[in-house]
Amino acid sequence: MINPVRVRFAPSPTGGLHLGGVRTVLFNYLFAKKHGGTFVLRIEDTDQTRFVEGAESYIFNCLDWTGLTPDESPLKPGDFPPYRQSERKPMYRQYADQLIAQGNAYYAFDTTEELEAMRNDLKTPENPSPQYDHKTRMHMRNSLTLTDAQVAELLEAGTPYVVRIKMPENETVHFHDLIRGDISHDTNVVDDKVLLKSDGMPTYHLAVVVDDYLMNITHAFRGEEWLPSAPVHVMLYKYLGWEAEMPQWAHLPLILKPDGNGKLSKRDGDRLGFPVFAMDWADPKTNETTKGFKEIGFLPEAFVNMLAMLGWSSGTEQEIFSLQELEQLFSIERVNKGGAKFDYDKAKWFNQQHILRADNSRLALLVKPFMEEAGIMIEDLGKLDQVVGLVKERCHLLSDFVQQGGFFFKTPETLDIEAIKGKWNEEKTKVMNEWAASLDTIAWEHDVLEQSLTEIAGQHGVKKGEVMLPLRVMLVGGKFGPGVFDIALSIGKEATQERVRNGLAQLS
RNA sequence: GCCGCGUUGGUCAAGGGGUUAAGACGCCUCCCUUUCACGGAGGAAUCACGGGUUCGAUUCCCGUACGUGGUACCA
Repeated sequence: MINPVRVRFAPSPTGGLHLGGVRTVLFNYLFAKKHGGTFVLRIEDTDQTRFVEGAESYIFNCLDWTGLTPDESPLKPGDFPPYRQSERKPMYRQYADQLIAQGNAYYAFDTTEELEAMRNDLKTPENPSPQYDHKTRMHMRNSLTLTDAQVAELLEAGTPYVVRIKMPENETVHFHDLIRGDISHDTNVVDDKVLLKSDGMPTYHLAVVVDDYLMNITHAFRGEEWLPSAPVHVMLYKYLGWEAEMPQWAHLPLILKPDGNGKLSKRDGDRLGFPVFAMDWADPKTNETTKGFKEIGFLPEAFVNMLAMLGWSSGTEQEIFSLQELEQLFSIERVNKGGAKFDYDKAKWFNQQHILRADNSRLALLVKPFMEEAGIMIEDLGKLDQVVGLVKERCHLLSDFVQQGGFFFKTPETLDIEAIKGKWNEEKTKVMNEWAASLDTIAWEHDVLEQSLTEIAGQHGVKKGEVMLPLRVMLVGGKFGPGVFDIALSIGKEATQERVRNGLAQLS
């Protein structure tokens, strides 16, 4: 292979890692694996005003959890270091200079106030957001309107400036998108984007092009929100003479809110009651923690599977995939063009499917902390293994095991007495008492326990079915759970007798 | 406003000139189960609209509508 595949995920470390971000990681990762390529993680931290403590290591943690580990990253540099744009700062200037020298970019000295004034003055109902473009640039303070001497003087005096790209007029920029096909833009409607900020840092536009080129990136996948600025990037490749090395683009569809419209945001999760971030994110500024998929009880393989199916499909009826299967089957061409609304119910279904398939002993290890957080201490992991096997089909989240399996370890704190109270009577009390007592003399086996209950009930003119539900409620607390006698067997004779006694006490 | 991108059941989606338009989630009914769930059998529910092209459009083309994104010295 002449050009080994190299893809990158380039997040800016400013907060929690969003669902959509993880999906972008996934598609990059899968594409790399599918083609025997390299997956690079590059940190886009050019905006120093948005620096957030801990955000970068948080991203690494999320990637670790999902198993979508980069081949090259700031933690594991490859042949193209550094992997943080802030550390690459010195590399960008020469390209900005080259563009200026070629007449494809220019210095702009306009202050924030002047820019605001321009936008305000030119604002009309028909044009609510005027751009810094071919129509306005000749009215601004820049090296296009100033004489060389003036520019030199300003530069000499240390006047703050930015470098802007000079978009050509009356051209159509075409490029091919792996998902959408041919895309074209009229250069007249794209503005003169800032390339180099006044602090000397590049903007995303310059940095992404320079870094992708320098890091030999062959395929660039990113969210659809980048489509409108793609012509800037294409022009940059052209001006810098790197057209032949330009990566192939793929703009991924957005993940939208389940209700209403718009792209899914953290706020929607709070509002609708589901996570949006991969893992818990503790904002160091507000001290607020936002729940993540991991902490709410998702298995990483389910999270990844669910994300893969949000915007991609194999074309077959299979929906449950392992990462390894996805690595084999993924193709960028089968990614949908349209945005997909996030469906939390379906997400939970994916998790349930993976819980069903997961190994009980692994599950037990993962469930243990949820139990302990709920005050149910687990000393016997082997028992938890068994319990997990018994109740896994009724759990959508790892946290569901607390409710579904907690009673195996701890006497229920409250019983759903209401469910049985109405039909309760003296005979049933006798049945339950006698059955509990019989436990001391009979064999501790499922069928024996059941037979004993049937017989004792019969002696009092009660049908077994009439006491099954009450027995269940006494043992587990409510109308749920596996077979009652399996539960009795698991919790043991003493606990069974005690819970029956306790239940009876609440009924009298 | 302008520009880009999109549009198959409530949601995720397969399909793509001639089909009874898959499947999944959710919902409903029934079976299994003296609980809940799993499992099984059914059910309701879809090609945004208008023009072309064509013998024939859900599929191709053009409009319209709607949605969505962008329009920052944020990414």
